[in-house]
Amino acid sequence: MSDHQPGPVTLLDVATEAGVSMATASRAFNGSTRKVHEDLRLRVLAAASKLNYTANTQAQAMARGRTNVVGLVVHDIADPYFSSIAAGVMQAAMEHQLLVTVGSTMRRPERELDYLASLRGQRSRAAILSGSRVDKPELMEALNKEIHAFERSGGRVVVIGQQRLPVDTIEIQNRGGAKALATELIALGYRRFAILAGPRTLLTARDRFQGFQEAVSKARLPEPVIVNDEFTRDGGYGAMITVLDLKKRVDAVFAVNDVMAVGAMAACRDRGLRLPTDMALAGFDDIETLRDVDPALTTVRLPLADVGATAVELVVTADGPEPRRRRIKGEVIVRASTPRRS
Amino acid sequence: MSDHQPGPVTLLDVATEAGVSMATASRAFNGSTRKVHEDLRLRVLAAASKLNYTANTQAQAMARGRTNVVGLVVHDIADPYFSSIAAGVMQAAMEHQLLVTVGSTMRRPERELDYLASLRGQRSRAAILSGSRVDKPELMEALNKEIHAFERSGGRVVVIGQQRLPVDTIEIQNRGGAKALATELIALGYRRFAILAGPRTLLTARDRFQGFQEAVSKARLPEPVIVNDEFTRDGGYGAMITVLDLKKRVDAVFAVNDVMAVGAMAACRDRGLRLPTDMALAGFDDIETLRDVDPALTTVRLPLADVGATAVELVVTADGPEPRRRRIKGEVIVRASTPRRS
DNA sequence: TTGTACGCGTTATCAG
DNA sequence: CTGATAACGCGTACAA
Repeated sequence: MSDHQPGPVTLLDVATEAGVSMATASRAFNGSTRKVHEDLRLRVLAAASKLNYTANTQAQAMARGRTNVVGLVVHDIADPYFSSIAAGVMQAAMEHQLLVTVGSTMRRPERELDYLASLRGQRSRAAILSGSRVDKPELMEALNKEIHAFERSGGRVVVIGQQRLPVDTIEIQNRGGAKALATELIALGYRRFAILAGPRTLLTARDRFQGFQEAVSKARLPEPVIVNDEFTRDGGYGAMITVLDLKKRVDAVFAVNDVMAVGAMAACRDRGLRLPTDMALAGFDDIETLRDVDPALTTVRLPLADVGATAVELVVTADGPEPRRRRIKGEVIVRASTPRRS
Repeated sequence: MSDHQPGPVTLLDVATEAGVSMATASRAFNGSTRKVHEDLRLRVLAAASKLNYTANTQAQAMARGRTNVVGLVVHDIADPYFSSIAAGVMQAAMEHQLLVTVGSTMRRPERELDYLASLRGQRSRAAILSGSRVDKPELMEALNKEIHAFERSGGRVVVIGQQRLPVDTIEIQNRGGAKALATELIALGYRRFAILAGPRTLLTARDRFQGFQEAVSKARLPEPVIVNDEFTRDGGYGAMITVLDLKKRVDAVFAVNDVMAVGAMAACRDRGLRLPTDMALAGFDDIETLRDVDPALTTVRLPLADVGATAVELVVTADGPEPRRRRIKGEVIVRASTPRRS
């Protein structure tokens, strides 16, 4: 290895080593095939491999005017819902030679704006916003403006969640899934429900809550007990405690996601309730890591890795400016946590 | 808003709008304070905000010769072990104005090399390798070479796992933790163990396995039953089934991580065993999402978010070429899955 | 087919 | 303190 020079190996080094011009060296890598003589091409490739050359992505990006970076923005990467989506995104990105940068907003929706600006600074090819929208007009307006700026700088935006913005959207059928789940629980014989709803403003939580309630109303059953809390394990725990403290009669509890459901399970156990005998419980998402809790959780399965992959697919197939839409359905999975009621 | 021009807003646009030179505009943003008159500075800032300007990171990187991107390479972002570390990395990165790009190797160690090359292409400020090392000399050699190239291009490498390479390392005390866990289990009255070991070549798995076994040997107890399998939930399930099929007497099972332990729990249930009555079970990591399984899992707690944060700290405090070392201790947490044996 | 030279958006150097 | 202008590494019209 002749690594006399300090610093990174550049295209010029490779060209010199191969005895050709930079242009030829450049073409050898990404030229529209057989535009460069095979022997020269091989010489360049050999030189590159000898020097262990890797093109400077930044410089390529500048010269080309675009990158292969896609930014993924999540609320919390440690939450299995988002890490599952992220896994799908990364898998698909790999197949398309794209790089993924991940930003975690720590559940502060306003930080999404900062990330988007940062992605714009990187001239990212696309931004995938996987966190649920929040129902705050001023935030939506700011986001809309930033999305506009992002697109103007040449990037594409994909939103996972609700169709509230004029961009490519992957619509997760939260409302429909929750409705189907409620219908199923009713068929199993449950009548008196409690809903551990997430934060009031989080659309995903709200859609699930409303879908569930809709089915309950339609069946002319008693109004469910509703408790709002964080969209996390601790939120589920707290909400469940609140429900129990109300001392109302409840047959079954619907937590608007699995993570909350697991928190609710812990709360029940801490209060001496046996599951599913004393209380039935259902969640939403079918998080893989949580499939082994006991009793196994009835839930609505979402193909989260596919959601991520679909987002990337939208990115790479983007052409016109018209927003496209993909629908993701949930599938009700009945397990031991909601046995048929005798 | 006067957005007549198509395409991204550049520094020149801002400078023109503010009626100053590019140099001044540039300095207004990152000049070493009060080098530029306050009124001019304000004019520039106002113009920037009016045009919604965001500096092109790629161009900055080229001009400066370095970036604020740190690359994080994980085996599988959907695995809570890695997503917890990732969360720590992102949190700390945010505080230091760093961007994080994440690559998932899908548990194929050789893909680490590709990612490292890709990060070198990006001229990343640093690469954090969070996957455990694998005991394969040819891979280690290739990795060593790539790390060398990466450092030569100006980047810093931090490895989370074992001190096997001449780079900054966060050493997780797998061996010591497992040993302490075994000691604790022995004190609780367990005598006949099975170890659900991970893949033979994965150092993290091996260290935990060996640490546990060491304590058992030292106590002159019967040789544990050992089954190697994948480092995943399904691996734990399969290994547990194998153990049960051996029909040997076993009091307690040590799965080398929590995810495997949960798989083992499922296997026990499927075979009609009650936990912890018929079988005691312990894991490693203390994954947050799994803290609510029933019976609660005895394990070794690792401060995974801190691990990620420490990695970033090593990145930002890097100066000399001497590799530094940080030690992370595990803390044995005894829970219901391993009750005192009567 | 190959080489020359310019441009991408910023920072940094050097005059004014 | 401010303004030209030369890098930075690469892609690509354009010329040879």
